Amino acid sequence: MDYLIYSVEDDKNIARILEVALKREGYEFCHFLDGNSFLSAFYKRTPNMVLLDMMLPDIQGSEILKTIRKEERFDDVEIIILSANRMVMDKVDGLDLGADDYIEKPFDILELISRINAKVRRHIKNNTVTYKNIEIDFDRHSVRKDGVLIELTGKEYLILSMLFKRGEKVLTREEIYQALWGQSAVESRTVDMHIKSLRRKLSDSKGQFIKTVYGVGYRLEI
Amino acid sequence: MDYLIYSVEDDKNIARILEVALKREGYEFCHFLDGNSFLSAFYKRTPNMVLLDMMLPDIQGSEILKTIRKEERFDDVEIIILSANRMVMDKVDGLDLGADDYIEKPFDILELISRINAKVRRHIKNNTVTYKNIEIDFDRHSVRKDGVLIELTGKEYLILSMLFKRGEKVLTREEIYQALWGQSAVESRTVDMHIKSLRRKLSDSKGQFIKTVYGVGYRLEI
DNA sequence: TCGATTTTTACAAGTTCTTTACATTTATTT
DNA sequence: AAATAAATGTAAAGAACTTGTAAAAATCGA
Repeated sequence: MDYLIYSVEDDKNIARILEVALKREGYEFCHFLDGNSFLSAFYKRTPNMVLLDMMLPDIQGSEILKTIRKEERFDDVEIIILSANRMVMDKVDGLDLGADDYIEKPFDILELISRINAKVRRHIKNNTVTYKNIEIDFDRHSVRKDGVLIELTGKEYLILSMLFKRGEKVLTREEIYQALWGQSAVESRTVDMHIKSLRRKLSDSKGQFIKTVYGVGYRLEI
Repeated sequence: MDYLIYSVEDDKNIARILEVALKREGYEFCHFLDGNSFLSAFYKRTPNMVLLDMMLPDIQGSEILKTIRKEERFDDVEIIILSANRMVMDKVDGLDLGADDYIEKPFDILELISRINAKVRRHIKNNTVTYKNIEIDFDRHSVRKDGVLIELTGKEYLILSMLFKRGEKVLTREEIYQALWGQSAVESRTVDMHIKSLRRKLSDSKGQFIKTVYGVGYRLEI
């Protein structure tokens, strides 16, 4: 299914219940006992969903929420707050801070699963293409390398998506110019610039993924 | 589109879902409720892709897989295993036996479609011509000898593609000059140079593949 | 307006193409 | 068959062209 869920939760029993239930549903799941180990993993490999306890030993859950939501590239990560604290304040605050849902402890595991499934169904609109370890999602306009979100600018995304749609076949400079500016501009080095940025962001400095076809254009190498 | 997909699946509901979704995508689709009726159809009209359930009423899915993969002429048929059985064994075995992908039930139909689309994009025969053990791919601007990629420069590629289009018939120097520079340049040794490079890159130093027709031009030797 | 993005500039680096000069092969003439 | 002429093969050099790159300038969008 290829859907990764992290939980941050200092109660090992709850973590265990989540693990069993979510893995049975076919999700990839990892739990973390504190905020710091979670954040470190989060930056290494960004999950699709986070189940976030607000009461953690080291960092406030709301701080984690703020940290994630500060960066636009993480907009697609669903964050669900799990909290024992019944104060309405918390709920409102959490949603204000950018959480996508709020579930009160103690929760019914079946209900939790069904709410998660519902979200995933809505969330997976899988209009994606993957080459090597790089995935482009045409719906979200997002790109991941090894599961980690890569932030691209508009033009970079457009060129990369053209390349992905074309695959191994050559995409000529002329076609890129036509698509981006509706005309040819043979003298300009703009496309090269964007290709360079793409290669840098995708750690492809030698052009092993985005191949140059001398005198013609570019193509992907599988 | 001209892409034929078979499924072997004893669950009529799943078969129905597949049928609706795949036909909407423009694929030609047939489903079979058991292994024997599938195999019989398979030999009558071989499909491009097979969606194979491992748990069938009559034959084991793995047997079907082995049967198909035994024959080299079916190498191009993509086989995707659909299985409810989560045992890793199954997955590893299936891929070992020559399946191209493995999708677990219950699967998300949208995800399945997107994975099929991705495979089809990559699989659909390219715009290629083959002589002897050399294949030219007009879309990629690439050439393979015994399946190994040969890097050609622009002019080399142009001349070789002219030769491939002409086949055994002679391609005159005059024609090459006309095509490459729009004029004749009888004094120049440039074409000879490119022919030499081509022969070197194609390991054809004696000109057994690209024959010289003295006083006229060049032609391919089948 | 400010910050981010895009484009231009100017040069560097890299690749391909052409020429040159001579060698070799093939055809023609004697 | 030998000599000659014509066509093609070949290696090397550098000319011509294409692409890479960093930084500055212009433009765009919130």
